[in-house]
Amino acid sequence: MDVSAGSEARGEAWRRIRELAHTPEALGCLRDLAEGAGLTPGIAKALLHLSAEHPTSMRELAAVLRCDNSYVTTVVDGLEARGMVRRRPHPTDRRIKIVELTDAGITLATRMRAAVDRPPASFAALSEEEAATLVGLLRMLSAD
Amino acid sequence: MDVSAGSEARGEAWRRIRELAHTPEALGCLRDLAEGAGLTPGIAKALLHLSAEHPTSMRELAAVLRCDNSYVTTVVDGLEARGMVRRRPHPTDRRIKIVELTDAGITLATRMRAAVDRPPASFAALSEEEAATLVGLLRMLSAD
DNA sequence: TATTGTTATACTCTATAACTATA
DNA sequence: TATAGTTATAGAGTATAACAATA
Repeated sequence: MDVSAGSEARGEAWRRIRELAHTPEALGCLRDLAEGAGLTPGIAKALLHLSAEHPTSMRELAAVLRCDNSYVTTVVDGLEARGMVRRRPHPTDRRIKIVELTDAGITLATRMRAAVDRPPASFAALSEEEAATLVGLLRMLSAD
Repeated sequence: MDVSAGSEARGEAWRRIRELAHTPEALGCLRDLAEGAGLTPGIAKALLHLSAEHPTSMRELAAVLRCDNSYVTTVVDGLEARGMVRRRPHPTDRRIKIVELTDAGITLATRMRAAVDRPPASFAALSEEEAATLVGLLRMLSAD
C-alpha cells in the first residue's frame, strides 16, 4: 500500500495544477495591461501588492515582494515617475515612508488585480457542483 | 443564472491553484539543488528541459524556453562550462548544433526533475479516491 | 535567399555595501 | 545603538541587431 504523496493520481494532479497556474492566459493579460501603461514587469508586480485601503511602508513592500529594501526604492521610483504612487511621510515615525496609490494607480491596480483573479476560460466547463467539489479538495491541500 | 467562469467557487479554486503552484516547497528544493551544483536559476531552468532521450537543438531549446536564440547561446555556454552538456554537430545539417547531456548533466537533470514532479507533502492528505476525483476535475480544465 | 547559431551591446532585474536621517 | 530608506555599484537575465556559416 502506497502511503506517500507520490501516487499516479497525485502526480498527475500536481502536474496539471502547475500547468494551469502557468497558463499564458492570465499572465498574458496582465502583461498586456502593464505594457499598455508603460510598466516593466517588476513595477507591475509591486503595483499588484498595493491597495488604497492598506497603506504600505517601503519595508513592508520589501517583505511581501521578498526582495531587498534597496530594490523597493528602485521600483517605487519607477511607480512614482509614472504617476502611480506618491511617497508620504509616516505621521509619527519620520524614518518611514508610506507608499500611497494615486487615482491613476488605483485604477490600474484594480484592473490588474481583476485580470489576475479571473479564472481561465476553461473554468466555465465546470458546473457549480463540480467547482464546489474542486474547492473542497483544494482546501485539503493548503492551510489557509 | 451565472454562466461565466467567475462564480465564487471557481474564483476560489483558481486562487488556490495559483497558491499551490507557487508554494516555495518544490521551487525551494529545486533552487537548493541548482545552487549546490553552482547553477544560476536560468541555467537550471534550461537543464530541466534537456533529457538524454531527446537530443535538442539550440533553436528547439529557445522555443521551449520561450526566449531568444542568442540567450540560448549564453545559457548553453554556462551549462558547457559546468560540464553539464556538450555541443554536437547535427549529422546531416551542419548549421544545427545538438545540445547533449553529459553523465553529470543526466544525474543532475534527473534529480531536478524529480524535485519538480514530486507533489507537495500536503498531497498525502488525499485518499486515492479523492486524488482520482481531483484529476478528473483538473482534466476538464486543460486540453492535453 | 533563408536558416542556425554567435557576438556585441544594452536594458532590466535584483542584491550587497556604504551611507543619511531619524528613533 | 538600531532602524528606514537611499545611493552607488555590480552581477545575472534577457533582448535586438549585425554577422558568419551553411543550406
